[in-house]
Formats: sequence, C-alpha cells, structure tokens
Amino acid sequence: MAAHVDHDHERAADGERGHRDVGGDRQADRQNEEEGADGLGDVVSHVVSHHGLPGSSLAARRVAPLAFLSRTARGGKGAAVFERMLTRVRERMPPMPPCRLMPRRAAQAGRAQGAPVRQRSGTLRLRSLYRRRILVGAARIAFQGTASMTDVVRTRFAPSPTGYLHIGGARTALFNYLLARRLGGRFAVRIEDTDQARHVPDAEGRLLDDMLWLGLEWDEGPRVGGPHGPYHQSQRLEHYREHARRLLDEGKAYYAFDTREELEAMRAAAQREKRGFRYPRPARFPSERDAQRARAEGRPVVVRLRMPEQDYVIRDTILGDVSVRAQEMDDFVCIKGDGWPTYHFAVVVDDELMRVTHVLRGQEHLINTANHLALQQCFGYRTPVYAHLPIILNMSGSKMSKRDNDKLVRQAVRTASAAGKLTPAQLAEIAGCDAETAARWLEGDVQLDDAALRAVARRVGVVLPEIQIHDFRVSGYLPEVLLNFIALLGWSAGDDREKYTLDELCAVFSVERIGRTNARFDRDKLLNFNTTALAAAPAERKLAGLRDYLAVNEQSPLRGLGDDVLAKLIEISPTARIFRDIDEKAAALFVPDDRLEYDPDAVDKVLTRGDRAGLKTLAAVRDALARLGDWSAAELERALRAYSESSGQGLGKVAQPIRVAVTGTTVSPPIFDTLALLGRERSLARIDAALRRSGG
RNA sequence: GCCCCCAUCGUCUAGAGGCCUAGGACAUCGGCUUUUCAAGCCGACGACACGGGUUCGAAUCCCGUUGGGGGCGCCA
Repeated sequence: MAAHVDHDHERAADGERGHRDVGGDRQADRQNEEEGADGLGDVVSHVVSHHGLPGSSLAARRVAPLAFLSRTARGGKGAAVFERMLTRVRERMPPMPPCRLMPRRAAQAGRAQGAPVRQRSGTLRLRSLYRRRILVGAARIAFQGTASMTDVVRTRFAPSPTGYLHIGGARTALFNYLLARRLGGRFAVRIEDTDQARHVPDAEGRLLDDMLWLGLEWDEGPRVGGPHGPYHQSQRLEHYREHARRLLDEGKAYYAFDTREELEAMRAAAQREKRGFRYPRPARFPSERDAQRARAEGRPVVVRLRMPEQDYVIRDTILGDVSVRAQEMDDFVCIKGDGWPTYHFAVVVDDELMRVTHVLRGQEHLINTANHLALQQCFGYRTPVYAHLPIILNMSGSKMSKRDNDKLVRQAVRTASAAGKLTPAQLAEIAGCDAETAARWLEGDVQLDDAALRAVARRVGVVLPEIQIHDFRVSGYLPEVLLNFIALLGWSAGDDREKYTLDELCAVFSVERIGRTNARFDRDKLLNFNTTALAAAPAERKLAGLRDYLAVNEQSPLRGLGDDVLAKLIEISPTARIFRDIDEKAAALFVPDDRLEYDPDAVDKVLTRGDRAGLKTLAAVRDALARLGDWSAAELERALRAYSESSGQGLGKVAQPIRVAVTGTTVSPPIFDTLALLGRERSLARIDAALRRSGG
C-alpha cells in the first residue's frame, strides 16, 4: 500500500520536479537551456531519483567525472565524451516505478513489505551530492539560473520593527548584502510593519542605525528610497488589497469569520486526536454580502487562501529539495481582521513587485516557503531562489532571543523580592511603569522595554549578556569585528582563514559555502577576535571606536574628555579587549575626589590586612612621592622602582597600596600612568584621604 | 501530538570514498613572562553520536536508532 500510485501526486522518476506548476516551468526550462536537454541537471535528478537503489554509489562515481566535464561539455570535443558517459550511466540505471510522497511511518511499512520506497524528501541525496561537489557546477547554474541570467540580482532584508537588530537578523542582512555585492546586484531593505498591535515606535530607527553601525548600507529602502518603493509595508496596503481582491474574484481565496476562541478549540481538538490542524474549508464560500453581514455583527472577517491540493517542493540552495505534502498545507490567512496583510501574503506580493530574485532568510521560515510557493502559483508569479540559513543558538543551545534577558532579570527580581530586598513599588519605580504592569511582568505576561530592563538589571546586579547588535556596541566591540564574526556563523570559505574585512567578504562570499547546521554563538571567541583586532588597530581607529562607545554610554565618567586624554587612555591600555575595559579601568580617575568609592575588599586585602603592612608602605611612599620634582610617568617609575629596590619588596607590594589609595580598587592602568594622569595634587590628596580613612 | 531540518573536539569549522595517525581557530589545562586587571609566548588535552549496509577501502554514500533544532498564529 505504501508504494501505490496516487495519480494526483505521481512523480515521474526521471527527475520531473514536484513544483513544476509553481513557476517551476520557467525555472526548469531555463535550466535546460543552460545545460542542454540532456545536460547535467538531468543526470543529477536521475541519480537523485535512484540513489536509494543498489548500485547507486557506482552511479555517483560515474557522475562525478561528468560534473567535472560539464564545463567543457557545451561544445568542443568534451561534449562527445560527456554524451557517451551519460548514455552509459542511463543504461545502468533503470527508471524507478513512480511513487508518492508519504509520511515516514508509511514509508517504513512499505519498505518492510518490500515495496520500492524512496525517501520522502530527497534532501539527503541532494545534500550528499552537494557535499561531494558533484552538484556544485549544477547548483551554481540553478542558483543563478532562476532569475539572474536575465535580471539583475536583487536581495532584500525585511525586518519587522520590534526592537533593536539582533544577531540573527544581522547575519541575514549581511548575507543578503554580500550576495548582492558578489553578484553585482542590489540590496534593499523593506520594513515589515504589518503588525499594528506590536508596533514599537522608534524601533525602525534603531534597527537601521544598527545596520549602519555595522557598515551594511542598502541600495534601496527607507531613508534612501528607490524605484520599487514605498519600502514600508504599512504604505503598501493598496497592493495587498488589490491582490486579495484578485484571489477572491477568481475563487482562489475566501472569507472566513471564525473567532479566535473557535479556532483555538479546533486546534485543541486536532491535537487531542493526534493529527495536524487544517482549517476546515467550507463547501461553499461566503459571499460579499455574507462578509458585510459578519462585519455588521461584529464578527472578525479574514481572507483565507484556497490552498491548491498538491504537494510542494521547496528547492533550497542550502538544504536541497524539501517536500511538503498536500495534507500538511493549510488555508492560511492572507488578510487579517484589521484589513492588513499577513506576513505570508505581503512577502509574496512585495518580493514580486520589488523584483526580488534571491531570498536568504532564517531556517525558521523553511516550511513557510511552501505557503509562498502556493501563493506565487495562484498569482502566476515566479519563484525567487531560496536559501534558508541555519539558526544561531546561544551557548545553552536554545534560540537566541531577547526573552532570555527578560527571563534572567525576572528570575533575579523574584529572588530579590523573596529576600525582601525589593518591593513591588520599588520595582515599578525603577522600571518606570505602573504597579500593575510591573506585576504582570513578574508573572511573565509582558516584556519590559530595553531601557527599563537595563535599569532593573542594574538594580538587582545582573550583568546582561549581549544579545542584540546594540548591546555589543554598548559593551565596546568594534563593528567590523562583530560583522566578521557573524559571517563565520554558518559560512566558511573552506580554508583556515578567519579574519576578513567587509570588502574581503564581498570578494569571497558564496551561498554554496553556507552550512546546514545550527551554530552556537560563542562569546569567548568573539571577545578574542575583538582583543586581537583592537591590538592591531591603528590609533585613529581606536579613538573613533572609543568615541562611539562613549556616545552610547551616557553614564561613563569618560564622557566629555578631549581627544588628547582619550588617546592617552588608549595608549596606556594596549591590552584592552573591548572599550569597556578602558572605561572601567580609568573611570576612577575622572570622578571627583570626594566621590571616589573605596572597595572594602580591596582596602582590606591590600592596605589593612597583615598588620597594616600596606598602609605603612603607602605612608612611606607618599613622602618619597611628595619630594619628586617632576611628576611624569617616567620619573614616577624611576622613583617607585628605586623605592621598591631599597625597601627590598617587589614592585607589586609598592604599587598595589598606591593603586587602591588613588583609585579605590585593585585594578587600574599601569600605576605610573595612573599617577601621572591624576596629577601631583590629586594623587597626594587621594593618598592622604586613604591614609586618614584607614587610620593610618 | 503532527510535520520539517540537522548531526566532525566543550564551541565555530576544514573535510569532494584512499591524501585522515581527522587540519585550523576559540575555550580549557600546564609552563614562561608580569606593578593590578589583562595581554603575550610555548606546550598539552580534545571529535567523526550509535547500529547496520554498499565498497577492496567510509568521517564522507544508503537505511535505521538516538540526540539537537525549527514550525504547527488574524507574529514576522
């Protein structure tokens, strides 16, 4: 039973593509033109179709040289050899009986009964062929063949403006940018602001600023315009309405009036019966008048696509062919109750209208693509080239998201509350919201906005890990380093090289070299990258970077310092990993003397502990310093080294008490520079204050 | 629950059936250096998830198991 033929889903074994009628016609035709009717693509699909049969590895071995030859196969004497080998491969491989797509379990049952069953998606076969690069030649043709042979390559980044740009989004943007640059095409940004409920004011500006900070400039989009605008979906509603109208008129879509509760109940029922949910399509579609009546009654009115009853094959450049069976497809909503389009609908309409040729996006969109193929089919639109990027996970293995930070802080707040250290009223005040919102946040019902979350985190002493691009800017990373690092998440050039500038990436990037496995975001490695880059960067770059860091760190005491001082700070911090290191190390130098805070642990460890040896040293050194004529770093070093030698203690024993006395902590730039920067008066005053405080 | 994708050191990865005793980078550990924090230098540890199959030969091709991830919205 497993292998019986279902005429609707019959697929000829010699490589006929499942989505022929999804705009695949044109695609297949053009490919054939490229390769010749009996070209490599044909052989490959032949092999792919039969790979499950014995002798397949033999076939693969035969195909390898064919692929190699394919470059010379179009004309010249290579063609004859190519043809001969082609024939031999075909003779060895009889066509496989047609079969239909089926779930894994049915396939297993079929195989057990000895039926010829092909693996459901064919992805594995394609993938393995890709891996051996047998297909690379063909893949390149397929990848460019869909559109780029006749059109200029156009990629887009289509973020939803709900906050800052995050790592995954940045990588998507970067890859789209690189592909456009590599193929001499254009890169557009489109704002997908179709969710009125979740509209976050200002989010778009922040997102775009983050992109610019990274150096990702777009050819078309907000702020710069372009020939296919407007580039905000909120300004394109006419297009969507028009398109929906078309589907409605042609009977390819229909009105539906279900409430959320009704839908929820249906889904729950499906779950209970252990089947996937599909919207129950009515036998007769509601009329325009029915829709008006429903509206008058206050019922929600949406437009659903009448999903064509067929399998879809997503031809993905990275993943290979991914099949989605008809029974998995649903009559999804195209137009929401508020009259705005859903993502699926808007994306298909806009990608066509904006002439997008290549779609690179996260793998979380992979299955959605089937919906898009269906819509393209209904409109008669062509299908862009798809490439779904592996997902970036955080180190714990889950998807990276802002929610993690929310959770982290919430947990800390609960602990603090339980210990009586934080009252609900205080929480609300810190977060800058009313008590009710604060309570709801504590329950996990809502998320705090960025500033509020930061404020609360600071209060409960939680150091937030960087998640969004902006976080890395605030921490003091170099944008070019972050970009370099992100590029390596899921992509490699195939050699041992790891350091690239954006221009260099443009030159070597290729979609074929994007991997299929999810990548974890390794902060330690990024830190190392930044450390190395910072050490190697010219002084001007570092100064500009530090300025940028200060621009987004309002509370830093280094703010407002002149370039000469900042340059000096950079000079005396040659081993800083991020700009925050410089900031934290030098901060104490720039707070007023009477506001200097002493770290009790530092005071205890360095000054008072062990019979107050540190204080004694400090007092002795103070007098030596006071006698100095020239308060320069060089002179200070000479004096302190001389003292350390004459007193028979290591320099550390001398430097640390001074350090704690003048900075309040055990960490600062080199002690000589620290003193020089602080100046004679303030240095001595701070030392005196420290001696007084500790009763020295 | 249903569907889909994925699988090489702890992490990112290289790997085109024989060049693999599996390469590089980060992390870790040990040593050196050292005025703090760092940084630097030298060295070590460390992986083909498991079970079948194909093949003279498998990290690589096939099947299965296990594990991980994603989707199942009037979010995108």
